[in-house]
Amino acid sequence: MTKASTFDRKGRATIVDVGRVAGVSDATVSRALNKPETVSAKTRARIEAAIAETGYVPNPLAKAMVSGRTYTIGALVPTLNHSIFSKFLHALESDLSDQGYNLVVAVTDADRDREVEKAKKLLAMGVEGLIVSGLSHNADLLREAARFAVPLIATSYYEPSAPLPTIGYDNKIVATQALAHLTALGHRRIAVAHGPVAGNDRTRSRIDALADPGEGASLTFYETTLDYAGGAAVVDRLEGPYSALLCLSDVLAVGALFQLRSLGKRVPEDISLMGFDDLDASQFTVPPLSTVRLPIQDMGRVTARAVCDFLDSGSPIAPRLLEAQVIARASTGAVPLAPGASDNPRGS
Amino acid sequence: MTKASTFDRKGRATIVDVGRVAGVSDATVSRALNKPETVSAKTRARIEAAIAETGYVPNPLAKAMVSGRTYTIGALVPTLNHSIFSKFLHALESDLSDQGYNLVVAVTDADRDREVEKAKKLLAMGVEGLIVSGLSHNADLLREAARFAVPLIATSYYEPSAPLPTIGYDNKIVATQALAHLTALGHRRIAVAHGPVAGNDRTRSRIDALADPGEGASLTFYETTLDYAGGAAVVDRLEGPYSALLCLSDVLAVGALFQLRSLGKRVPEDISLMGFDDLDASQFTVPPLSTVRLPIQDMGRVTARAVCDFLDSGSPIAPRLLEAQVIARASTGAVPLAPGASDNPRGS
DNA sequence: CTGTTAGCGCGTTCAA
DNA sequence: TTGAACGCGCTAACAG
Repeated sequence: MTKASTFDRKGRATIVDVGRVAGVSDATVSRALNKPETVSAKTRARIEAAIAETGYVPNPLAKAMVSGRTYTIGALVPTLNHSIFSKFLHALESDLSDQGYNLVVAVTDADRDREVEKAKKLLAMGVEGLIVSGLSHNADLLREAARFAVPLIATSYYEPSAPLPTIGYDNKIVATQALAHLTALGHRRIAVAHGPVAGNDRTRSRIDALADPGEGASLTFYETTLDYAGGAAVVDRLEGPYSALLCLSDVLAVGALFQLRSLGKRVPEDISLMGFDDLDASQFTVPPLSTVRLPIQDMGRVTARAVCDFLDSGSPIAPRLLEAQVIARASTGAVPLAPGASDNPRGS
Repeated sequence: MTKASTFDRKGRATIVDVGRVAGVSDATVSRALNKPETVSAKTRARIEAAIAETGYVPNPLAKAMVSGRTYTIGALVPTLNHSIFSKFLHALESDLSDQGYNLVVAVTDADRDREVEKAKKLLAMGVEGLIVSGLSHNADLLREAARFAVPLIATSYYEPSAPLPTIGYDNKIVATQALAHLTALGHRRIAVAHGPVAGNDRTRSRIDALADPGEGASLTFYETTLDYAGGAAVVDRLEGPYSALLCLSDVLAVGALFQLRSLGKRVPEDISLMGFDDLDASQFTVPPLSTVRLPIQDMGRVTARAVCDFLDSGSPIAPRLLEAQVIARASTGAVPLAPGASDNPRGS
């Protein structure tokens, strides 16, 4: 008895130890733990006592090893510093958790290589599913996921013809919706502010959709950094008589709003301002910001359900289009009637 | 021998399969994978070919099982919808990842029971460390972490006498710093807006520190919801001639700012406004918001290092005080000289 | 109702 | 340089 116990490296008791002090086999202990009704009350009591005495706690790794399951899903996001992604993860985690799954998150900093690298790490730790943001074109990612035979889902994007299931909104349609809101108000000369295009296919899609605006509208694009300062900077760079500024992200719009105000420009009297995302703050700015509400919560929910359904019952993961919605608030208004400023045949 | 291949349930090849097609033992394959230099170039080539042919990919679970390690850290946060937490996680993940660890996140919705519940799930999946926000008083949490023998660290809080290591700022000191900024400007009648106290020991501490303000100052506390709307609501409830409004969170301050503006009150001429957190947006509001910058990034970094050092080399995890910093911007100013409004013997 | 026997896939002795 | 054997902690199958 000097040291007959089977302790693991951390000095913790194993199921065998419990069995020994309870005077039963390890298999019985296992049963008492997993199917209590198949064990007599008496021995069950002895086992429980033994568990308490030894301080036994099941080894998760061993369980996972035999079941072959980790109940863990991995998510790759460009950043956690933008609420759009953290909100998504919040919703994702909640639903995943409800279904008994855990969420591992990895930040890619919008770097394709880092994305693959981190994906590998997640795969190597045993995630059963991988969720990425946008339609990554890095073939390695697809291949790695395939090697490990785990489902790979792209979010914030809807593209049924993609090589992997996409769950999200159609960035082209969404951009078009926003533009339609502005043209309906009579705007023709519009400035568009957007974040870096490199490595961001959502932004790319939105811009592409705007390339041929129709309606006699003319758009000018301004790329900037994706933060408040970036939005403010665009305002300083603005050239020409724009009647509206469309920001492909509320963060930019809020930044722009502050800068416009500092310059003494009135919104929407002097220029209409529209955003994208519908941040919490957007309804509280002065004036409240017109924007496009992206279905972020739904996206988290739907994505979680899709992976879990696949993992639990093998249901294939289908692409899913979620709808965005234009929220018209006070930051956009009819284009001012400047004589000779446009060829638009309205009013007096 | 009809079916001599050792395929796991998912039909994937194992190290044995590779060995068989390469004509070597599984042990050799293992070595070729982990210590290539101990295997002859020739057999190594054969093994690589076999790996390619079989599409073998190492089973993470089995590895973890024998090594007893998962390289996974769990973090429990109240929400991901507040940038203070997502920024923390961002920093945490980056550093953890650099050291070869993965991060599992669980959202508690500021509910103690759910916190314990989720902690158990994380422990059951094999995390090697647990990070929580604030000084949770739920004894179960401490006990569970102890049962599984994983380190438990509290963040956003510094309290060296706590039963678990704390890494963060001293909420009492921080609150005092903010108050000092206001009193130095001559403010005496100050309104304090804060989020729900229930289940939030950080807020509790800040309020406690303000209980006895000294300097002849008198504070009135307003509890509200922790969002922009909550900040705006406080403004409507304000009673009495306050010369300053101190919000224990920038979100509240920004909400309050918008509402003050709507009501035609000037900041800081009519009332000084101060926040807490230093959000990205805070420097872009009009006027820019005076606030207290919390060392969130550092906290993520330091916390990551602490867990990793402990796990990698057994260095004990010591409590760590991080310093916050008052950022004086334009939203706070000297108290207006209203005759008879105060006993403060300044200027003429 | 309970014990025995067999793995799960991999790393690590210890011989050869 | 390589192979055989064993162990990690647990669950499942089959006896008894």
